[in-house]
Amino acid sequence: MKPSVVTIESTGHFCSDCAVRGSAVCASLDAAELRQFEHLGRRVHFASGETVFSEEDITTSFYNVLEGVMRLYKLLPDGRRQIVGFALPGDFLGMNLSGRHNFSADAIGAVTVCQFAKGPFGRFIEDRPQLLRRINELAIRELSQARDHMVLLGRRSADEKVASFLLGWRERLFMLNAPSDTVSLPMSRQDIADYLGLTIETVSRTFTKLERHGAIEIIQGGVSLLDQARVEALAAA
Amino acid sequence: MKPSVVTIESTGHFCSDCAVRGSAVCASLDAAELRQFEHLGRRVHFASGETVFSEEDITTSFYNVLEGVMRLYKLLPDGRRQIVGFALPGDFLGMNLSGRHNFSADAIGAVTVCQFAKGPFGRFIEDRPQLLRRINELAIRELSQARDHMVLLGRRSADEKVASFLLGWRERLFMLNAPSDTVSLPMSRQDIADYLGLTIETVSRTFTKLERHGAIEIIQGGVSLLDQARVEALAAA
DNA sequence: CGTAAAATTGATATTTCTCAATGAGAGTGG
DNA sequence: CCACTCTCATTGAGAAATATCAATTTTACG
Repeated sequence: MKPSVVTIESTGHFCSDCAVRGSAVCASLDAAELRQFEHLGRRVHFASGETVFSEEDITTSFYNVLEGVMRLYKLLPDGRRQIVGFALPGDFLGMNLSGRHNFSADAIGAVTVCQFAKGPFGRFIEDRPQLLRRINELAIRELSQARDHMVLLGRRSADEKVASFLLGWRERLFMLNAPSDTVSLPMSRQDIADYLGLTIETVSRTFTKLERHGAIEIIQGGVSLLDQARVEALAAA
Repeated sequence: MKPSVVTIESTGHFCSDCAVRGSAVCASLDAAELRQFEHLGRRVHFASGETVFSEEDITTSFYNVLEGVMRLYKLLPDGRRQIVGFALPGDFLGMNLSGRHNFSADAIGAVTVCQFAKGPFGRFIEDRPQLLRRINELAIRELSQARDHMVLLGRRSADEKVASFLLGWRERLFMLNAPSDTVSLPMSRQDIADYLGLTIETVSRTFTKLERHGAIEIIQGGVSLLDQARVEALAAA
């Protein structure tokens, strides 16, 4: 939400030792291509709460998340907000047909992205179908996730929403880092509410309920899954 | 839902005079390519209510909708259903990463599709990046629609859902056919409810309410938009 | 340490769902 | 052609889930 005052780092970074090398768009490039690709992107840091881009802004860049978590959201004219997803390292943002972003993106905590100017990136893709194929894969994966989320939003109860969210988020963190029974939740309760189509009060009460039932323990900056089977049962698939 | 007993038509059809030639995946192909492409697809008809493919089925084909309307949906284990979209002529179905369909698709009324076996189609794409680019465009467009729908499901009231649905559906029909103030609704109230994350009763009541307020008239197989401004106001963006 | 923001908790309101009954239209067989 | 039946849609009454409003409590931060 804040105006974006960014720090650009221009030295000492190479794609070859990038943390997301294996999972991001660039996974499709060979060593030679990677060296060319290196010149296209620049690392940019965003502080907690900064807006990386806003809905309806003209798209000038694409972004590859390197570190941190972002909330991706849309606002209704009266201010109601729906978070359409959280972006984690390896996620690729900015693809659209209209030339304008179709959602906004803020940093949740410190974020580093690899930013590509639209023009050069588009030209680079031009004769590299395997990169296009990779982008397509990412889009198809997101589409599948989006459909899953529609089911959650349209057809699940508050308890199920919260339980599925915790399991899904744990799964995403698991894909990135080490396995852990403590699930770190860098986003606020309001963010969770806006992601699940609930109010902050309902989310808070549901967390408390899960804790009272011994399914989770609410800890600093996250939760601990005490009884995973129970949470899975609540998530109802 | 019914078992699929289909009719395959093998003669007398050419891509060049296909109704969706300009809007579908094949829009990206030139005349020469189109002649080769022609051999890959076969027209298949489905009767009302037939299932074209089911979630979790291994993907053996891709589908290009030529005529009719399909409902695309996901089911929870206990039978709750979320319709994740309606497919219309020009829509391309079957892309996924897992090798399995991630939703089910039924015909609503008679449907004709152009069906492509996965293998040959994949090979055809291989060295035709512009076709891949076209598929990517369609995926990105769907992703954008999916996000819009998340906002509707998570943050809009029943009235807003129904009003936006009517406007959105009218818009989609408008893109295909002639403009019209009467919006044809081939899907059932239950389908609409499962698309909007409501119950059939709430949808029915909301239609009645809109009619009482003079915004629409409920007619055979659809509605007539009497007061578009009012419906737009209700849709709240 | 003091202040502001975030989270929790409680009481009540509202929306939407559920359950139940009725009504309307389409197709079928007598 | 009409009665019958089946499905789909509508309507009503009451229940349940979640939102709203308000008050604390807790945490984060300068």
